Amino acid sequence: MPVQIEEERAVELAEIFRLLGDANRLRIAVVCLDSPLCVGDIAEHVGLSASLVSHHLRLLRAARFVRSQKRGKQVFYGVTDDHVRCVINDMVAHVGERRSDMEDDDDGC
Amino acid sequence: MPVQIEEERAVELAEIFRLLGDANRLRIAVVCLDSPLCVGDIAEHVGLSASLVSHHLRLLRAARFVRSQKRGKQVFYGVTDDHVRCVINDMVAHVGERRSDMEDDDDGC
DNA sequence: AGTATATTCAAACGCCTGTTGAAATGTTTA
DNA sequence: TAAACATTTCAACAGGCGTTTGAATATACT
Repeated sequence: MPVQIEEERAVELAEIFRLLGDANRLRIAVVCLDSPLCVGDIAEHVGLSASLVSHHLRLLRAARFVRSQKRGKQVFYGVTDDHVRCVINDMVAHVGERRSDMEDDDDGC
Repeated sequence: MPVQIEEERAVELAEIFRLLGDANRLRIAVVCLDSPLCVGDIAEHVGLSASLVSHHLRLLRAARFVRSQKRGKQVFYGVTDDHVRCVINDMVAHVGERRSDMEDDDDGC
């Protein structure tokens, strides 16, 4: 009997994966990985308008990928928990795995 | 200086995340997590047509999320590497983290 | 041949999502 | 108070995409 997840939870999970399915949003998340940055700096790093970055950050924050801290005029965004780090790192590792096993064996079912 | 990833790699990563951003496709991936299943069984478990499941499986296979093994009439699909497992597990853990830290501190920027 | 399983193909269907730019909010400084 | 800076919100545009379906095809068993 294979691992099952409820339809409801699948939808919830998928929504979060989809959130990282946009290149700009992913880059925004990545630049916040180690130390929090303010919106302006993030915008500069990823080459997008502050407005757009703010918009994406709201989505990321809603999914608790990032957390905001107000400091005077600026708002700093940083990655919340280590699971997010792991997810991104594991996915990087997955993509990095090339040409190590490109042929399918025919047994072992 | 924050962690940067090249635009190109960001696009590549985002595409893969987006792949798991569909509830049906995610459930298909999940049921293949521990032991390989044939298309018919997968279709039955997730409640979709074999045609649709096959279509999704092709996408998952293209991203090397799953690997196929032919066995007579049937084709078995199983999750390829452990990174995929980790990604999903970490994401589950992330979503599962509720009400443990809901308040934002104001220092540490 | 006939049955079962999986894949492909074309088409349809619906609906979203990222992006922009201007205006508004809030905060600091002069 | 007024001006300057940083961020957020809002409305609207643009452009396409992505899943799903069903029939047809292919491959392998009996």
